[in-house]
Amino acid sequence: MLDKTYQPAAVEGRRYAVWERSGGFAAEPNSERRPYTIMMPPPNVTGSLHIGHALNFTLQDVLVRYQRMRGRDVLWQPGSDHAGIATEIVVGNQLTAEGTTKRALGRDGFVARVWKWKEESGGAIAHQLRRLGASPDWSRERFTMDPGLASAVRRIFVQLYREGLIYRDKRLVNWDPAMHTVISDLEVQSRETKGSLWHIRYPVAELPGRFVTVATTRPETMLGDTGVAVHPNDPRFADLVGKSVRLPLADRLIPIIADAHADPETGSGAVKITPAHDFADFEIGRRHGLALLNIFDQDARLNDAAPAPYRGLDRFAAREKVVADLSAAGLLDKVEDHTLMIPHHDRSGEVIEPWLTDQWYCDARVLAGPALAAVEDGRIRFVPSQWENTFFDWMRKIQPWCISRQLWWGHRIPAWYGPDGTLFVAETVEEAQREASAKYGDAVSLRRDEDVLDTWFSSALWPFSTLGWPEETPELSRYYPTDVLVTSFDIIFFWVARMMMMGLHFMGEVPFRTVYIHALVRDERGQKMSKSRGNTIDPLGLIERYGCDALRFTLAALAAPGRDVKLAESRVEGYRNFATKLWNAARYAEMNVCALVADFTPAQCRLTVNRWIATAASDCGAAVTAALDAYRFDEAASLLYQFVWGTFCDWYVEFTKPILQGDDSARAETRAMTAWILGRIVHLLHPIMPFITEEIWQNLAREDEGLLLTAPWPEFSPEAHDLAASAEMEWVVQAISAIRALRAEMNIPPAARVPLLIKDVEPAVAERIERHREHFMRLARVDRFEPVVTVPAGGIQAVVGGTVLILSVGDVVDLAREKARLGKEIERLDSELRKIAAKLNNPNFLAKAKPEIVEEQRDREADVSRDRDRLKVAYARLMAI
RNA sequence: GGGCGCGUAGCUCAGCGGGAGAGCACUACGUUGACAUCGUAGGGGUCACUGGUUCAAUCCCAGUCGCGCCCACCA
Repeated sequence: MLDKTYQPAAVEGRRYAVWERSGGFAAEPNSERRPYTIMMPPPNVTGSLHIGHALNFTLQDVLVRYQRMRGRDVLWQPGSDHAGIATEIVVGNQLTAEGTTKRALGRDGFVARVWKWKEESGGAIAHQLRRLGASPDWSRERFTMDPGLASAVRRIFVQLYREGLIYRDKRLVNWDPAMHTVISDLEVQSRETKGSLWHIRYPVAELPGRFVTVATTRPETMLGDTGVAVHPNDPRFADLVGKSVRLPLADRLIPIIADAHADPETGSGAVKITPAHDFADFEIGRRHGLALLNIFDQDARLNDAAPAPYRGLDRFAAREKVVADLSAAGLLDKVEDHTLMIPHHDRSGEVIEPWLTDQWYCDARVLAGPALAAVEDGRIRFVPSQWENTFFDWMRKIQPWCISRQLWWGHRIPAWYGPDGTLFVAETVEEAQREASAKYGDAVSLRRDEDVLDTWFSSALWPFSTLGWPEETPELSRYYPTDVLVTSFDIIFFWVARMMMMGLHFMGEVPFRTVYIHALVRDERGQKMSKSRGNTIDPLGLIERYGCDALRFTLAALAAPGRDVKLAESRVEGYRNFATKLWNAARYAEMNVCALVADFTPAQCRLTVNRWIATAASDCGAAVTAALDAYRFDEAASLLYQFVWGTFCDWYVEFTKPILQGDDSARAETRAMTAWILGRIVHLLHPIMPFITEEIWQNLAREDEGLLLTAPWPEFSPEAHDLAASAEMEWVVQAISAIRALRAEMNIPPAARVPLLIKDVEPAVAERIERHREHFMRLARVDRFEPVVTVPAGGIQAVVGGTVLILSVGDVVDLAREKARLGKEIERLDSELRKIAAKLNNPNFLAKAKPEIVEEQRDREADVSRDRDRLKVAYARLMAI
């Protein structure tokens, strides 16, 4: 017997354990069934489940459960990512709290510490995924630093190196002076900041008394200037090109060059060039052969290349001193307020310093070609498709990918240096040693590269490294390429594009056929959630308060394509109510002895109401199937909501209550049908609301029917379709709704019974009304039916499918109110009629509109005009009272 | 500066060339044997603005205004 109310907390843990034990989550590489694969984007080991994860994993789980029910051999590959920088920040903070530092522990000590921490808390996210009801194949859980994945990383690195697609280069990089590591362009976040524009006068060396004024937002970098650029066509500076300025404070001579980059309209028209500390200047310097003068150390403090007074100052202190000194020297022309974009490290928040270093690079341009082609020719499809443009834009101007990081936690780069600096790239130290011995003729001691790889390097291999690559495992050939990748747009470049590049290069095939991009979750006011704003929503809290199914349903219902998800808690509450409604419907069925009947099919039903609900359920199921196939989770959710609440509970259950009180074959049929419909409902709802549906199913189904988790998705057979029954019941629903509206309009007390007068009724309709007389009596509280020719005084009418229903209650009518309503209604119909008439009198319309449209408009004109005339009659009679 | 998206009921959003929709919120009434986490009904919108295309525009096109996001070396 089902409990009085649904208790999610009591059900969820128990149900999940049963599913997991059943083996229903596991992929079956040996099965005959067609595979369906989703690679779970591996969450960071540092992570705890936030609402964005909840959306992402819910959508994947909906797909996975749906496809499992459709008979596919599903592999949903779970795992987690070592997340180099994020993890170092988390563990670094712990060390700070303990009064120690990463460097104090040393490399081995620190890495051991991170592993220990990973073992202790890395499972949190997996636990939280279970709370969400996610059904991946846990037996295949992977970590991006597992031995197998690590060897795949080394294999790939070595191969790309040998192909010339990985190389070392000295370039200007984005340097985090606090963490002492390079980061990629993608990890840089520009933040709008209020700053100043300093105009500094540089004396021209050859022309005493002449100055060139340059404008800069970063005066401290002037100490690293190696040139001043002006526009070639700028008359103000024409005579200065080729001369030089004496750089103040540093007392160096630097050339004045002509370069189109200098915009005469901007600043002072002349721009200082600091090739070692600015990306644009780096390019200009390269064009003109300017010297690179690095004035910062790894902490972004001024080094020995700077004049003595500034050495050791950090960049912000140096700025103050430079400005003060320039001002004292009378060389500061003016200072303007200026808003600019300052690059920050998106993880640490530190202001990025462009810095010149040697790093490892991957030739992304070469790898991007096949990835671009795969999207262009449709082998990979983005859903929604507008993301393809974003993808194309980035891929077509892709820059070399800096893959080295000066961190300790991660895949250490498999490269060794000989005593003379010769590089040996190999998968193992032994191999490197062999190569070294071959070169040097005897054993030498090698020094391993200190750097680790960008975390995204190993993530890029995820779709095949988790399946055993480079071994030719059965899994690899069966589950690659995967079917769909579900992710949000913010990692299209970080991850999606790189998986394509690596997958195409090493597997020769796309890693996935579809990329479903879902939106970001925002708070109810549309703001991005962040800890600093304090507007984060904890999905686990919502699960505790409303149940997992309610949260999942909410997320699915909000996941419309191309739109951000604004999550209001009231929404979750509403869907919790929906779960309760479903639960009570199941209880109702149980109390009325509605049990599944073996061999029952809806086609056997004789009762119109049962034939109707079978048709409606079939339509709903077909629509839900289509919606899920199209990744329209919102549509699937809304269809189910409407069917369960609006159709099944509000109408079918109410219609059949009297039948279930009876005692004949109609009751048996209706019991069977009620149970059958409920079974259909829990099947269709299971992907979105797995827990409550399984709980209901276990109560409804026979023991041998097994878990809903692995039950077959309902097939919708056309023989269950009965359009006539459908139309008839829809008419009854409309008629009863109309009568209810009339009652309210006339202020008839709910308990009062009223006569229903029927005008202009055809025999078939009269029969129909007679067939459903009990429904009218019960649900509309009508006590008798009378055919009439004219609308009586005090009568009020509604038109349903061409039949006029009139409620007549004499003096109960609130006359004034009714007159006003009728007047308004007539006015509305009149204006509508004018619109249609204008259309129908328009020769162009008659000539150019499709015939069926014209026909439709004619019918409509007839309908509306008939309605209007009837209302007018009623109005006139009302006025006469 | 470039690109993408969005402005539809108080809120969150569907719809999209020929009749303005849902849920929530609001109002009124209701303890009918599944359900008050409920039921029945109701009010509420020149579909941002302006032009254009069309027989017909909330829907297509262009522009304007407002909002959001992404990318970018403008000192």
